[in-house]
Amino acid sequence: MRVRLEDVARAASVSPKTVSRVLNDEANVSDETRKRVLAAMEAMDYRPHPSARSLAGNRSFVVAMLYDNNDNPASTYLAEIQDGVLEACDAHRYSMMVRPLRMRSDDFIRRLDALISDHHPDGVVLTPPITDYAPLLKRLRERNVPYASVSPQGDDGIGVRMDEQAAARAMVEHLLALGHRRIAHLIGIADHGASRWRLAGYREAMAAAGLPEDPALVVQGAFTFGSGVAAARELFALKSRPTAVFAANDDMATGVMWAAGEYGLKVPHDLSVCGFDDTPLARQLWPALTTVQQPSREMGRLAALQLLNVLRGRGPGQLVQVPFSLQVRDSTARVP
Amino acid sequence: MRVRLEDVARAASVSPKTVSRVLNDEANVSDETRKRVLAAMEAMDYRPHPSARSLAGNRSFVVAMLYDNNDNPASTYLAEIQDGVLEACDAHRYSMMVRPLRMRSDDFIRRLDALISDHHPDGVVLTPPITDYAPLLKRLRERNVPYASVSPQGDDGIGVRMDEQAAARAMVEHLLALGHRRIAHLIGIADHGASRWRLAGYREAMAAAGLPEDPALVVQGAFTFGSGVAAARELFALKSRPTAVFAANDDMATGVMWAAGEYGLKVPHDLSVCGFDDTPLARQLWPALTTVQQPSREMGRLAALQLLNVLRGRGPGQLVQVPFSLQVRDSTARVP
DNA sequence: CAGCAAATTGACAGCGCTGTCATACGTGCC
DNA sequence: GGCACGTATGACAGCGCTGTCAATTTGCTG
Repeated sequence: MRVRLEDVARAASVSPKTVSRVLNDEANVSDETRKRVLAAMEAMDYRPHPSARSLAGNRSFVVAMLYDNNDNPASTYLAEIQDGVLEACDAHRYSMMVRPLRMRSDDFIRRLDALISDHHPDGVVLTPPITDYAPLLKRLRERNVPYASVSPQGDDGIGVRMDEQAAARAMVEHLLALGHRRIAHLIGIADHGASRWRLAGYREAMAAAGLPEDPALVVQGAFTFGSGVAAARELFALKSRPTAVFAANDDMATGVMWAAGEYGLKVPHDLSVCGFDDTPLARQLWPALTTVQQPSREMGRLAALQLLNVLRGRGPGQLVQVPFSLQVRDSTARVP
Repeated sequence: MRVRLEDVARAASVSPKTVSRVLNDEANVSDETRKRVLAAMEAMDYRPHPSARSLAGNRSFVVAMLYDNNDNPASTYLAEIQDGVLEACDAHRYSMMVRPLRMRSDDFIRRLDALISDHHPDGVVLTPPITDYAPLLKRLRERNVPYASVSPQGDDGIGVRMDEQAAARAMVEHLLALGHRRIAHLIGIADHGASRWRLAGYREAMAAAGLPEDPALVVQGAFTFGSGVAAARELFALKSRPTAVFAANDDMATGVMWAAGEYGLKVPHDLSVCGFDDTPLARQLWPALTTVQQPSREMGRLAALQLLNVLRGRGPGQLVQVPFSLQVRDSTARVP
């Protein structure tokens, strides 16, 4: 039969309430007692019943990860974040629930409400692009559900962030150092923070190098392979082609490389290409893609950790920053 | 404040137990009463408290989806299955929990036990390749946890399956119809059902066409882009190159197309390439990839549905089959 | 060593639901 | 009419834990 808290209590010769206190890491338990209780738990392989804890304690020990499965960049990105969130939840014996939500749909809030009413998550983790969806944030605050974000645009919440603008700037500086001057940029989906920051970094680096922006070299994309191909075709049709293309993510960069092949341009000899994200694909490409590594898994983990700190009453939680790292590989070279 | 079952009971002038019966779709409730209760629930926007239901009813209303995040084919494949499972669970007000598990690790069973003891899932959905991991299945049966599988190799369980062998055969027959005779095959990870079935379909089609198998044309891969590139290089180095390559999945097929570019081979003019899975990438490639569409999302949904049928006492559940469909696109053409 | 605050522990009710069993009410049969 | 039986409903306890508050012990002060 299942071992219950009561059984542990008997074994440790304490009251059930004391075992509960130990289980929940509460104060005012003597070291001696705590040790004894922990030993008994260990010995009996005690597993608290999550439903009973939820019911009595009025908390669910559930963290929901919200994402937009409609227009999302790379799904491997989300999968990695999910993995990280899961790891953090596991470490603190919370369980994770994933909830796809469509930002564009008009019943977004209704679905959010249903999620809250049906599952009572103790908190939620938000992933781009819904990290910045105002009605969502508003409703979460109204319903008093704590949240942490991965790569939010605002500065007020808690969660995790990477300095994408600095990373983009570093990427472009790398191209500049290779002698490139006509450097194109493919923008991602317009209102995503990722697109803004990466564009800003590109501009910053170009301006710092004293290069005026050539509007023809800055092309709108949509984070997809296809949009990368399309944008590249536009660029290659230009009278004066760029010698390097910095795409706002790896999928588009891959598209650029394809289009280059189509045009008989050898990468990196005739054209340098670089991306952002360091998806698994980037390493597998030939030539391997120069890109920015974004530690998605770790970011998911850290965001969840901040949330858990709040949920477990360990202070307010912060907006932590993770470092980026340039992965210089074979797709960028000195200007011909 | 929260609306409780008791409140609904009062509103409908029945006992709490009767409301419970209606909630759980039990028999022996008169139509008249049932209608009245449902109306009250609706009017009050009643949401049963999952923890209370779990605790009292000794079931969790949780379905866990198990997957191997170690050597998995395309992660978008898993994400799609997850989406389908989630949809089915939602439809029946179950919640879904995802659990990565490493088949190769020696604490696999311990982790499985922990999952069961900690979260008490009512049932689990298994995804390839752990669908066929005997110790897992054994333990699940021992602990009396129902499960349904996506693409299991065995015939005894419940879940969903596609006739991958027939699909592979159809794919190769398509190449044969285009006049190809030297058709290569890239095999996926050895013990995966997917690899076996696709290879078997290839052999079946070749044999039916009276073509003896040329061992040099059947190359081991690992479902990855990189392994596709490597295998293709081997093939292209052959004195007598294949005119078509059937890769066991799209990632490897993409690798083949890259390698083709490297060797100056135009696809499909000089080489036909086809894959399996119809990943999003396949459509975006240029030329777009001929492949087999596997309705992963739907398969996830159906597998979960079979499991839910069992959990909800709706009979035994079956191994249902979904149809495949050949997506003939631009990467295959008549033999030169 | 009394006297008091702080630290530690426990008794008990109750979270919101369902299982079990009892009860009430027809219905059909001899 | 009396009885057995099936259907519909309800009373009640209890699932395994935690919140509240009271009781007890400890440590310190003058």
